[in-house]
Amino acid sequence: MYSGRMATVEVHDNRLAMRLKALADPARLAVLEFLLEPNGECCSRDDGVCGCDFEGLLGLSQPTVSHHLKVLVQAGLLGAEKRGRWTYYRLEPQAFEELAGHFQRYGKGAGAPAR
Amino acid sequence: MYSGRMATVEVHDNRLAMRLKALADPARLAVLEFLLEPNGECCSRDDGVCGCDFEGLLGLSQPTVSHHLKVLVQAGLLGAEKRGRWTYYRLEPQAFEELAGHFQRYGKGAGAPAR
DNA sequence: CGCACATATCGATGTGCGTCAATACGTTAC
DNA sequence: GTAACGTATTGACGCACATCGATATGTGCG
Repeated sequence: MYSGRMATVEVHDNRLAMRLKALADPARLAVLEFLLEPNGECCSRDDGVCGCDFEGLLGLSQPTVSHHLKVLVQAGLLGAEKRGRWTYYRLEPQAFEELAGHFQRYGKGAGAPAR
Repeated sequence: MYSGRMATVEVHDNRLAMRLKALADPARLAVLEFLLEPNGECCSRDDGVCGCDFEGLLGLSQPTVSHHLKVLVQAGLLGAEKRGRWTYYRLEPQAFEELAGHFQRYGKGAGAPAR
């Protein structure tokens, strides 16, 4: 949880910052978007998308794709399941609900002292 | 800009990536958090927080604080109003509602491609 | 005017990160 | 076993950016 109150910045809120950093990249955003409506062409299944499908989507090298997926998984935004020689990725809905809830705090009327 | 090749990654969400990049920094997150419950000590008013109050909060130099605020404003996350020799900052609730809505798309049952 | 103050800009510097080629690892097929 | 394939790791490179000190701009006050 983000605890708010702390003097100087420092490692205020590792979790949130880590997730936002993971999200702040066009390639990784494209991965998420694709996972919403996956049309697998390689070896994806109905309960996950295999890594190789992202290469074509992103137009990036295989190591780079692997790197991006790792970042998303470590941020808790994606789940990864290794099956045979493939790894299947899926969204972690809970993480995104947390994010949405967090941002809504800034959106409500409380947002600006203005008004 | 990235010099790297990103062929298939459409940049239709330039705006989103920019906002997320702006958010992916502990100092800037602290600014937002402070704006939710501002306890101004310098020259803040009830409808905005003056820049000088952030310096003490963040423990960063004045130029750095100014830089962070600029990034947040350019991302559309903060509004800035210059009054006299101060600049007053406030949250832009709409931007955050948009963000929350966007991430909720990933949170709904759609999270995993069915089952 | 001249001073004090809030803020913005500039130039420099160190760190972080996205990217790739090369390579290593693990699994399935022959 | 060996080959082919999907994936992960390593090392290197270059750009992006957070940060600072110095300086500039602008505003209010005496």
